[in-house]
Amino acid sequence: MDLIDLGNTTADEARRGAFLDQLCQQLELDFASYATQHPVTGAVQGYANYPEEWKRYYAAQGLQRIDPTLWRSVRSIAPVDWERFSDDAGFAAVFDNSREFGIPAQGLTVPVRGPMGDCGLLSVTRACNREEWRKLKRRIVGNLQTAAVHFHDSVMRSETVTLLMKMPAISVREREILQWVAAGKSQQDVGDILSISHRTVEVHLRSVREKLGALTTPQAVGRAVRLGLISPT
Amino acid sequence: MDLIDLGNTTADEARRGAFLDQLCQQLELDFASYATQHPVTGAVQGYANYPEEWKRYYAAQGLQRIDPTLWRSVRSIAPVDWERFSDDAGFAAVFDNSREFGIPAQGLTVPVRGPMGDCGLLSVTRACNREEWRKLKRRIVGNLQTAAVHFHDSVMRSETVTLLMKMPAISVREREILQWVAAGKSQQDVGDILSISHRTVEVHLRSVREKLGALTTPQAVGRAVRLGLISPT
DNA sequence: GGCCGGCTACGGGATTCCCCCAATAGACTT
DNA sequence: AAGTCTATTGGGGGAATCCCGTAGCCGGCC
Repeated sequence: MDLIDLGNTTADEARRGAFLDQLCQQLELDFASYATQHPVTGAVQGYANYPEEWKRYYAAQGLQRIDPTLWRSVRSIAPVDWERFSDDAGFAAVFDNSREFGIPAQGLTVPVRGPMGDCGLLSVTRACNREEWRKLKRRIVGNLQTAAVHFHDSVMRSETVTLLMKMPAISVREREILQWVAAGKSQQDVGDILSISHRTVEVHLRSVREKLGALTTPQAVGRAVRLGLISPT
Repeated sequence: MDLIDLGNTTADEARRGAFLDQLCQQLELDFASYATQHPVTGAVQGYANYPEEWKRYYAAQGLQRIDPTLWRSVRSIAPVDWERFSDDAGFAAVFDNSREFGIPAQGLTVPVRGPMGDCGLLSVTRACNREEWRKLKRRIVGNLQTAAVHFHDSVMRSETVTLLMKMPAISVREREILQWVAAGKSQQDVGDILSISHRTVEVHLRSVREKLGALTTPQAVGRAVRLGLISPT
């Protein structure tokens, strides 16, 4: 899982950084960050207004691999208070040292998903006592939800990312063949069904594997099902 | 002996209907509805506090097949104002007659998704002039987002419970191996990873294929992904 | 104790898949 | 009009999968 800091080149970066800053200012927060994972390649990309030292440390240590605010939130529907990670070893590993960088271990992550299996995580932090935090959280969770949706929508629409995350252009034939394979047919079967050579079937499968970034046909089927391209019978 | 309290589901339904009523009351709305397509069975289930006549008419005409507030919203990340459907033929077909039932054609649909590809749609309507509607919308969109998340979460939790009871009894080892196969590993790879013979891997795969009623490994992976047993990487 | 299911391991042989190669027709761009 | 891209169609050969067995060990259940 690679960590790509989008943002040193495009003009979008400044706008999105400003958005995070504005979010913090308006909702009385310390820091805000956004991360998304490519549904095909699995690469993680993000924006954050954390101090540069913390970003560098985080990336250098590869903390995204153990950070529960990422891998646990990505499995959640609802916003997740980091309080839930208090007895998580990974959380301790990430946030025990974060105080030295001025990063509080009190925060909230809002997951937001698109129709293609894409998932974005908007996280915010605030150093204050727990009672204040709960009141603040209750007050701003709706705004955060809206902000997360807007941010994720913006990132998904952005050219930079659409280049990186463009939905694989699966041809009709490829989808058709993958559908039959997912239905339990062999390549020879599919060839007979479609009245084409099983060699041709294999070429299409090879093509669709490549487009989905899959090493094997089972992996391609799994991803295609996940992306809603096909539905298993 | 299975402990399945069927009365629980009806209690859930009553509770969810009450939730929609409460939502309308608190946010100054006329009607609210929720719909989701079960990612496994594909069955559509919904809750709404529309008048019974409208529900019956809607179901009798099969309007869910052309209703853009459903099939277009499931492709959206952000909440969708029905204003966007004003020049949609399907929208006109659905909502031209809705006025006779007291259903305004002014509304908003909030999509919400879970990590398994599940998607829920929370829709609300309000009859008022456009300026009022815009102000109301801006004020409540955060609450609607939060409400949609909670509603969807509740439905998915109860669904997964009932789903687990129908789920084939896949052993831990089988699930583990199928997960690696879905990650693009060959049988030999999996054997090396788990420090077992590739022959053994094949035995487990054979077993899991049989349990899932799949003829081939790709089909088994597709079904397992759809059942949420594994998640493709 | 006997029985059953799960995990482990092995082999032979038939089938299937996967990767190298090439080629044509049509759509699209320049 | 020429080039480019994609979808489509093939072959051959090596690798992998799949199906047919066998068999020991362990833990739970009647």
